[in-house]
Amino acid sequence: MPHTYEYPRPSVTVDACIFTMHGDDLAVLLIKRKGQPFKGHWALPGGFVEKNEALEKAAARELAEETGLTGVAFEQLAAFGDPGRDPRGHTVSIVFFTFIHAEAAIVHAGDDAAEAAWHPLRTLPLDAAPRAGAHRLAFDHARILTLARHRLQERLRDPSRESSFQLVPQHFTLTELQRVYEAVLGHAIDKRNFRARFLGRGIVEPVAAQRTGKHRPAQLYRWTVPKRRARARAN
Amino acid sequence: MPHTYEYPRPSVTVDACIFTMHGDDLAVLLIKRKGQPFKGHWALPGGFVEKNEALEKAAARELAEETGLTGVAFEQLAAFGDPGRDPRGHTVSIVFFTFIHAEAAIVHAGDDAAEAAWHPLRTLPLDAAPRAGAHRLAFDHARILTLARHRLQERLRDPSRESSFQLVPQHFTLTELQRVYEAVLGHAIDKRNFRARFLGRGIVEPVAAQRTGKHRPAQLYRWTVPKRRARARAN
DNA sequence: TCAAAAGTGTTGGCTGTACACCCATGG
DNA sequence: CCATGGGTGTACAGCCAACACTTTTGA
Repeated sequence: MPHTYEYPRPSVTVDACIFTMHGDDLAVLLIKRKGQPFKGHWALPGGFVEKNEALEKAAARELAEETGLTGVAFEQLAAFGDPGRDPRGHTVSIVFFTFIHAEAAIVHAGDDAAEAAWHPLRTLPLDAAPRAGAHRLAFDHARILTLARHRLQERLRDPSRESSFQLVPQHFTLTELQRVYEAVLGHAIDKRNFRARFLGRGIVEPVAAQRTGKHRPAQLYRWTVPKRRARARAN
Repeated sequence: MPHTYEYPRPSVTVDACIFTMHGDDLAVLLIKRKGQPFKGHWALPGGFVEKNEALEKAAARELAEETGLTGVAFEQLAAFGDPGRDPRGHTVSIVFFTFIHAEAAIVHAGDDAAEAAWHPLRTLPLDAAPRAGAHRLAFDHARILTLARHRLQERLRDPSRESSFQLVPQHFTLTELQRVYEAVLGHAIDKRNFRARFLGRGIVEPVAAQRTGKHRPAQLYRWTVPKRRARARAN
């Protein structure tokens, strides 16, 4: 069933950049492409926007189809539309990103993907000029991923900004939260400073439960109810 | 010359949200629409992306065609793609924004516009529910404009971030710069604090010239050469 | 001489960062 | 008893915000 327009139109696609923790590493969800172009290369989950489909819904649909992940709240990263970024022709992609905690991060390959898997960022060829012969990421997804990581870092650095990220499960220990911050920001954080920040400003509050494990049990916390911090600004 | 595709495609458009100073007000560049839909309504300059045209180039082209403004460096705001935002059918718009100083802000209506003019934001109906009968902005441009203003505010609030905005001409007085900040942020700023910030951190430096006027002459400044401030972060 | 804009310092509070030791548990 | 991770306080530096008066010029 062909569709005809008076003027040429770029294709419109969406891609999803989903981060999670993978051990102590920041990882991203990629699929192995089943078809051309870039067959066999790893790529961000994504695909074509359907008729009268909202962009974020399209991203959620493609993510579910290709990886089985559902119920994800996105933020928009940016649109990428350089001619030449897709060998099939002019394609504009709107990229969404988010972070989900590991418990929610169970995936499986869908119909359009040969494989779906989490990749620690430090194992991916994200340089501007990846070494020849290496299986680089499909399309311009290395560049997109680099930008997404920067945006994620900015969002965690700014405590006044609300985010829809699921950094941790509903109940969590402060060490777990700190691991997320360290993985995203890429450097160690002082434990006392970290805890003082979140406790002192009432961002998290303890719940009546502890996490037991091999060692000393850890207090569990949750986000403070409004989870919304106003920031006064007069000058 | 019709163009046929196997699957339906949304239209792809770009819009440009250009801010400047208008007296002591923050103003935005709008065009009065010549054709349907929203004929006679004010809208952001913009239009359809052409074959194999980069998004930012398309925005610059449409801006030049409709208002005569050229040489503008954009930042990307976001993509808007809700079905129903354009009565002609599913349309995805990628919006770019920037700020230019008043000297660069000379405009004239181009072919596709009945009129092009700067509108102080406080004169525009930007509420979610504009009063009935009022000539509201075309499409979802009121919402876009609101988001663009917030982003512009965020950018000025964060001194560690580099921007491509032309807030002031090459040489400027600190009062002129302060007027821009006050207009964008929407509140008065203390003069001593403002000057201490820019001078104390070496963001601006005096040049050997003064601006004369009706009153006491003012020292002229320019941005410090690299205009780039690193921000150390260890913890 | 007056109106209007330019210019100038100090203080307190908050936030970020550096830094070292004891505690509870399971093995 | 020891290895492992949980948990705690203080001190300095930088930035933001509050605050009032003098200077220079043209009219």
